[in-house]
Amino acid sequence: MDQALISQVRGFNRIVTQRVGALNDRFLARDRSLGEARLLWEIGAEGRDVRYLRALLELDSGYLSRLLRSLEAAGLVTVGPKQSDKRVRIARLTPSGSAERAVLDERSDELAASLLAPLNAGQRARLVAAMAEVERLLTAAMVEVAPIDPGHPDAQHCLHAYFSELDRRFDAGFDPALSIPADLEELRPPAGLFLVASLRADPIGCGGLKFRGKEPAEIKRMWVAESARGLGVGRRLLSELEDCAAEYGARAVRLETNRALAEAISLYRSAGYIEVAPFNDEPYAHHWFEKQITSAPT
Amino acid sequence: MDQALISQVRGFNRIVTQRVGALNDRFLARDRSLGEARLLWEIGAEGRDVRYLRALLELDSGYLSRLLRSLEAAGLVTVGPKQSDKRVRIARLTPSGSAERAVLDERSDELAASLLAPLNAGQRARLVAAMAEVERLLTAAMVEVAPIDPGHPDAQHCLHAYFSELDRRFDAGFDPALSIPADLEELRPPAGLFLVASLRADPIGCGGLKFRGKEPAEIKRMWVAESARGLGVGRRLLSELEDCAAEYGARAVRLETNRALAEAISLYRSAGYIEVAPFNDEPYAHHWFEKQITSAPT
DNA sequence: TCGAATCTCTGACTATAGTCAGAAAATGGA
DNA sequence: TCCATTTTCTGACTATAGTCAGAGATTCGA
Repeated sequence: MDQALISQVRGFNRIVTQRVGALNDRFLARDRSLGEARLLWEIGAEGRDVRYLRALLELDSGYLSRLLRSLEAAGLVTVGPKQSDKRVRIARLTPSGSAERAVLDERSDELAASLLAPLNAGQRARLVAAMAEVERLLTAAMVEVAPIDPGHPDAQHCLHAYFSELDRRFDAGFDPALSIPADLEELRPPAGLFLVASLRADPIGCGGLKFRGKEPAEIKRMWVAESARGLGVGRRLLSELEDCAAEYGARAVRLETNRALAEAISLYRSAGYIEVAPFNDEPYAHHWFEKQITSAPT
Repeated sequence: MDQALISQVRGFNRIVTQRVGALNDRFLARDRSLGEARLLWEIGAEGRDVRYLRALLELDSGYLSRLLRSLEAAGLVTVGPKQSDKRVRIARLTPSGSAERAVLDERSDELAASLLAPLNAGQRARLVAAMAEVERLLTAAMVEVAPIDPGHPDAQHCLHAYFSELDRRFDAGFDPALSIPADLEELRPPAGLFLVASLRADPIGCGGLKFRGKEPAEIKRMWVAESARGLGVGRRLLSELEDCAAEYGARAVRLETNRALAEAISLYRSAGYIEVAPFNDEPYAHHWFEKQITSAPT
């Protein structure tokens, strides 16, 4: 990788860990420890599953449990069982926990204001614009794409979101019973494959492959959460699906799509997909695309 | 301050402490602890006074001493007395300490590369450009401007740098003996004032005022270090000098300058200075400027 | 309905990062 | 010379941030 890019990133890292990172921790930790403050923050107004918190903060389950006991003893949170699954426990803020969190919120505002304070209006506007760009691109870089069983809760979450979006966007709604099905079995090795893109603990996109022997592999269920659009997640999923298909031995991939999905269609075109004659009788499809792939070394 | 700006800064802080801050620490700490790694890094190739390290890293003296003992025991540093003051001790890297530091350097490169790795070429270029902007503006926000005695070492450093730059840039060089003098006494309250801009511990710019009773106050010795140009330090010094003059009761400020100092001249013009007839016989001056000031509340 | 898996918790442990008081050596100014 | 100050060091302490093994409750799938 280009050394000039690396040097610039290092310069940025130095300034930012000094000027933002160190301060951030000190601002967030009030009387309580940083770990407790972070936890209090992440529990949020709605409450959160303990297991979700564990994934989000990447904490050891024993350690997290102890932190929760300590916040509970301080009267800031209550932890109770989840109705739908009594193994899972939910942490919620008490009124005084919410008050404490509001203080953290205020401190965070103060820190942000202190970063902007020495600058004039023009500089502030430029700094904020550049920060937005850095945030967006670093977020994009944090997205992880991994193969997962299509029956896994994260995969199911994506599939439900996908179907409900289709139902919302298609002119006449969407009924999976009328569409060509893709059973979980078909999206599971060795018949197929399912990729999920996640940001921190949240699934934000998916895409499946059905292998067809000598025929081109079929791409199914491509979806990106609204909250994650503009990060290049779709393009990344598509390219990883192509790599997987190539690895499996396919020499082309193909897919069909509906005219309502304009941004998807333009993604396919810009990724080198060529419109072809219908290769199936999917009733919801208006466009069929195909792309030749070569298993180039990464 | 605008809440939209604050929110954006907060979003940035969140991502950056997570993605850069936390990783930075983990990358820096190899087998040794983060404290030791940071210390090893800051001792640097040249060696450093222990008391300087204490100020830089803001460590307790007992804690720092223990860290140094531990690095010494590992054969990475030696600590010896300073010749000029035997109370002070100097820490230096041994060859194997230098080798270890080189590894840290490499890790820092790797971290930078890992931030860029998931992105495509276009995204990388945009991220690095935005990072450069953020770095520049956060650096600008770290600059502190304060009044200081013109005899203080930092002030003297600036004045020497100023004169040597004039000598370099003026067509016929610069000899202070031929110019209208500004004795230290004239730049010291109550006759005048001297401001120094600093970035972390280093002086990077200065500017003086001579008060003239009812007459406009005179701005003298405006200088910004080459390394700090483009941060808006000149504009900030100028505006703080104007504020000081207004506070003292002046209703205008004026200054003279040489045609070789093109960027200074354009700064004066854009800050609202109007070219006027010569008000003194400074032999090195080609332009004389004046600005009416109003003591507006900040 | 049984066994495997999931989720949370407790107990026992370790490493890191500090804080504080006070002692010893060297320096600087009256 | 004497005494206050600076600088560093040691000993004794605490808090934070974990890690790991295993137990108990619950759920899920065959």
